[in-house]
Amino acid sequence: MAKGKNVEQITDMDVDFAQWFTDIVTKAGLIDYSGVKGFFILRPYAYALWENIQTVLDARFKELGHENVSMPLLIPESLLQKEKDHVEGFAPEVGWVTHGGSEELAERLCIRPTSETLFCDHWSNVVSSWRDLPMLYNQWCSVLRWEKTTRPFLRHREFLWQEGHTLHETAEEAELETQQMLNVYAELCEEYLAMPVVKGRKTDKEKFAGAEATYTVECMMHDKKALQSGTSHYFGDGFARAFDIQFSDRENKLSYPHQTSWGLSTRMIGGIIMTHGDNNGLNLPPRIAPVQVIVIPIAAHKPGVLDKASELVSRLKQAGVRVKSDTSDQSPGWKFAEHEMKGVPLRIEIGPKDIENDQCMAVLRYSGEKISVPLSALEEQTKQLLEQIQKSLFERAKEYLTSNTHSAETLDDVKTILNERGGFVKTMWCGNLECEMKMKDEAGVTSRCIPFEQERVGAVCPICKEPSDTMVVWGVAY
RNA sequence: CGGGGUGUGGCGCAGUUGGUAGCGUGCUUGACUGGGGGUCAAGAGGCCGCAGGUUCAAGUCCUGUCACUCCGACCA
Repeated sequence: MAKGKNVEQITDMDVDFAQWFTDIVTKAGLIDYSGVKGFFILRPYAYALWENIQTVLDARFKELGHENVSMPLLIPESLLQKEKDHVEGFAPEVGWVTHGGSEELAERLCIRPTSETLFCDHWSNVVSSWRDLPMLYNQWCSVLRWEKTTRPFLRHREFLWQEGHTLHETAEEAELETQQMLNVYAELCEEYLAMPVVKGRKTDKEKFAGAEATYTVECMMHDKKALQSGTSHYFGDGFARAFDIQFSDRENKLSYPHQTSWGLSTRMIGGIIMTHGDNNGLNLPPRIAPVQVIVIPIAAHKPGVLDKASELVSRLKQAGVRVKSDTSDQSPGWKFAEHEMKGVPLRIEIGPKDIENDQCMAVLRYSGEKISVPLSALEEQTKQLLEQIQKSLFERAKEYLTSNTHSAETLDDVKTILNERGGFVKTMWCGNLECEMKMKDEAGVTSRCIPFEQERVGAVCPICKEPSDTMVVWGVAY
């Protein structure tokens, strides 16, 4: 269905990044298109990536006391209407169920774009005492948002995610939860996906519909655009009031609880691709790669080669490495290219010459470097190389983020930087919406966040020239 | 939503003034090969996105529609 040039025909990734991305997701066997716009098939390799992300996050969520639940897919329209900002934010992109069988429904049902309202409705029924709090819930599900423009991973109409929803006695506790979960996302990004983040708070203009504060981790893609990679919202007691969730507190007074929600989606897979991928295809960080090591037998028909290859596989498996061998009858060169496209971090070649010398050849996906490894040190060196690759990918991405983040004191500087180099720009900001809008109109960037790590990059807001103590990071967002 | 481009074997494409579909690759079988996308041989595979219309005749012309893609606008 999808037409486009082959990935191997693209010689300069920077020239046509968007096309490179859409080609690579099919070429690497991640995505197939369905018959409906914006609905994508995650093929086994993509789903395996998602499962690895799930495994990491789910374990962290549970360590921190959260429980998984499953909420309904459909929301009655009346329920969605209860929180005004929330419904206004989502109304343009909700899908509706209007019929059951041939019967038209008395009240149409919204297919969840997010589940705040469902959690609130439920909590209003089950929460009555401070002893019931906190409620620490999470669900893994898909949601529907009727987007106009769609792209694999980056903007699906239906996408997989997790949404955490929590309810607390006090504002302080809820604020802490919001921060804590943001840190969990930052950890996932940096330690597993090798994607350095800028942590911060969203401006009022950019925050979630109905939230009092939205926090974000922002990553820089290889085209220097920003990808919001996980968000954590503090709601105050706004939803609780709208949904009439009340509890008897420790002083036996009726109180409204404070609420949070936080989410991360399959969009992250797009982030991994756009952070580490190159002209040869995907390039996966070892800690998240479905296959960490691909063993390729050379001259497989010669005696002993296949046996030796499967011996290496079982030794590595034993050592806890996610390893596969490619014993198909393709030529070695074909296999090299194929597994590079799939982003397997480490390739191990084993052929007759290696067997003679009691060694194998290890090839690093991200650098192309070839290292001969004595078979006696196979497990140890493999693990060491995987760790090294993980670290190098992060450092390389970090260097990219740093060297493409600039500071500016005037609007002209901002424009010049964006025209000549692109990337993120840090400026001071007065806090007014008008200046934020003007930055968008004049320079084409939106505020990504107000970073937790503040610096002084001038004394005044570059738009209105008012003195300012707040630094904002600007960029072009996905 | 606006502008450009595209839908033809699994994938990438060609198809002239309308005349009943072809190439590359992949697939199947066999042999030789094998350290960077191998060679040869023989096969299988398509109501040309979908729905209408014009015509003796439509992949080709017309209308509509669906989907993909790029740019922009919008957007959690």
